[in-house]
Amino acid sequence: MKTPATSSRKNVTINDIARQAKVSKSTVSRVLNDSTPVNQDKREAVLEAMKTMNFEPNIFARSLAGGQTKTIGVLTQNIGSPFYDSIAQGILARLTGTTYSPIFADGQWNPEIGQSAVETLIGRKVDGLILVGGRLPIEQLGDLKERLPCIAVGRKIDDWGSQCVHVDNMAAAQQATEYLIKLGHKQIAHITGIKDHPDSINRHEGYLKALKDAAIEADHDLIVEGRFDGDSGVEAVNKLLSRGKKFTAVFAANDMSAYGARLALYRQGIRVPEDVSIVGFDDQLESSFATPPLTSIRQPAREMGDAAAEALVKLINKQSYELPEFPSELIIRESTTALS
Amino acid sequence: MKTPATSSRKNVTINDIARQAKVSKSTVSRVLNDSTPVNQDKREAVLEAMKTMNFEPNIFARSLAGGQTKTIGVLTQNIGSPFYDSIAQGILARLTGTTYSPIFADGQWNPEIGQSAVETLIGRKVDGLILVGGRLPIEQLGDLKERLPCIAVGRKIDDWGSQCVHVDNMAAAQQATEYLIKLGHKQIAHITGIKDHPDSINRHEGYLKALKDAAIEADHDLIVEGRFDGDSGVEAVNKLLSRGKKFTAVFAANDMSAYGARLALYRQGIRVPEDVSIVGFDDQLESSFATPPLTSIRQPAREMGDAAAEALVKLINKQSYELPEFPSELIIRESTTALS
DNA sequence: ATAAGTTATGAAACCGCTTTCAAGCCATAT
DNA sequence: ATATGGCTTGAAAGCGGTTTCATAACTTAT
Repeated sequence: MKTPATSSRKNVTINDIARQAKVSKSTVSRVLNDSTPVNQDKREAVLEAMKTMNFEPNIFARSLAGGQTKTIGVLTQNIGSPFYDSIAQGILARLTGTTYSPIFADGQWNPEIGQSAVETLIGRKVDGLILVGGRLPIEQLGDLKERLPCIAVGRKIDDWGSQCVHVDNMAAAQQATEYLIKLGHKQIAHITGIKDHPDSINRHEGYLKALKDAAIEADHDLIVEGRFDGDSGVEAVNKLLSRGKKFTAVFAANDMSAYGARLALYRQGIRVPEDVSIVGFDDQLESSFATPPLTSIRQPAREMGDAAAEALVKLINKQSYELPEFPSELIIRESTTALS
Repeated sequence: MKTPATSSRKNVTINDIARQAKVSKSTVSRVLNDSTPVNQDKREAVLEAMKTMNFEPNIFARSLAGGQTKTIGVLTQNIGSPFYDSIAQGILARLTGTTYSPIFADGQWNPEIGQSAVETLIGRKVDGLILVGGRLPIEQLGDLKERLPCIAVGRKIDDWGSQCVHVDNMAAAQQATEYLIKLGHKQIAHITGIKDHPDSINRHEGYLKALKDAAIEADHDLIVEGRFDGDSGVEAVNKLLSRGKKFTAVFAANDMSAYGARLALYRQGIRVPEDVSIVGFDDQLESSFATPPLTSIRQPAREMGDAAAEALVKLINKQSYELPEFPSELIIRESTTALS
């Protein structure tokens, strides 16, 4: 066997191109960055040389000299949640094939770690930053968005304006609850998410709003604090049951806790949806195959990640971008039924 | 409170340290990399200066000059599968807090794209590469592992020896099937994964092996091709049912297709586990909250990712590493029962 | 025709760090 | 005492680009 065609042993540099095109490396750099006008003929010669020699600018040299790094930092939190995972997937998918590469760091749901993760990312001179969810306090965000192009996904940051991609959690939760009410339910329990999580708070509010609009008095005995995970769903239903208050429906702050709730009901021989209806939030993949398939609020996570990445790239290149609306959608399946 | 001042406006360079410590920058570099012996007193002066001035070497300059980039390339495939996602999470988690940052690229299950993703990663001068699953043909892998430190996770590559982290899919599938046999099942259906996927093939083999060892003749009517997703699980059971062959248990190649299978049975009013037992593979988070909780083979995905990252870092630094055994484990829940 | 203003382009400095090279020091061997 | 060799260490040469600055080549205005 000969040396495989992937000769690429010795990298072609800007000097090689300059020599080949009979111009100075400055000129090559100029056509490379389109920073200064260059005569048409020289430009073409350079382009030609770059093509035939298969030139790839060295990112590190570029960055050292002050140019872009073509790297995008992605700060995730609590990776592991299907919703955030999907967002990350969307980002990754959008970026593959472009000249940008994503570099990930995880804040582990901890502001301190998150802060240091941001510094790491900035230390790596990322051209832009995508914040996925998380709860870095506003103060810590500081002038972040002035320091470099930023987009937040799955989280609303007050004065970031159009640099956020998120759905209206409150409205979505309200819609879910209204649907249950429309089905005739009046005793609707709610399993919240992590107490101080903004999504959790907003969903809770949406739930309350729907009840209020329907003139149903909220019953605190029907509201249980959860943690967005399966176990907390189980615990919540058990707690609900032990309180002895009757309920005919449950609105869980996310699908995982809805699964847990469903399991707890199953163990008690309480049928879904005949005895109790359940609505989740997230519409993760597994929900359409649950027993019975779960009614849930769908958030277009992947698309949101995709859009965020696209917007960030435009932002970096100072092009105008437009973040489409990301409406949530109530996906009605078989875990809910009209109260007979 | 720590230093809140994110002053970092003007970066401290090696020259600053040199001046402060009254040595040449060469010396600073040497203590930085521990590449050449340096007198104790000078070394301390340098260290001291680095500490007080809060020096952070510039990765790009370093890399340009030929040093390490402290960047690890992660090539994923078909991001979106919970198993591979967990591996990626493990990698990310292991790396946060270290000086290494992971940079992701996705092969999208396509050898061509995968190849170009590898090139992108190498173009970014990653210090090492982690291959997550995937099916880049062996030939395309070529001398990859000679070009730079590599570790493969969730995939066995024949002559990569100890540079692979994976579980024995065949043995695991065999164990799952044997369990069903032990419960008295003889008509055990199998829903395979994607036809040419190695995991799929190995699991299928394990299933056949178990039957053979128990002197049960494999019935081709009980084997249906799936695609690792929920829908294919539904389709598979429907196909099985339409064939009219009786079966008392199903072994699905992964949890998602097990969910689909369970749903299809539910729709037909066939009870699980009373009428049919189900075993999945992966033990994803949702499985313990399925109705009923799903018996499954657990693969320690996260731990595998974690271990892979750790091993790679050691490999990069030419330290010896040891990849622990990653045994799969049969998690018995309530979707399986003895044949009465 | 001459002064003044534009361009296009190359030379050279610089980004921050690694590494080669040669020199300076000392201790040991002859 | 002189030659030999082992350490440390500083100077300087890159690594591959970007960017400032000055110059040369043209225009356009006066």
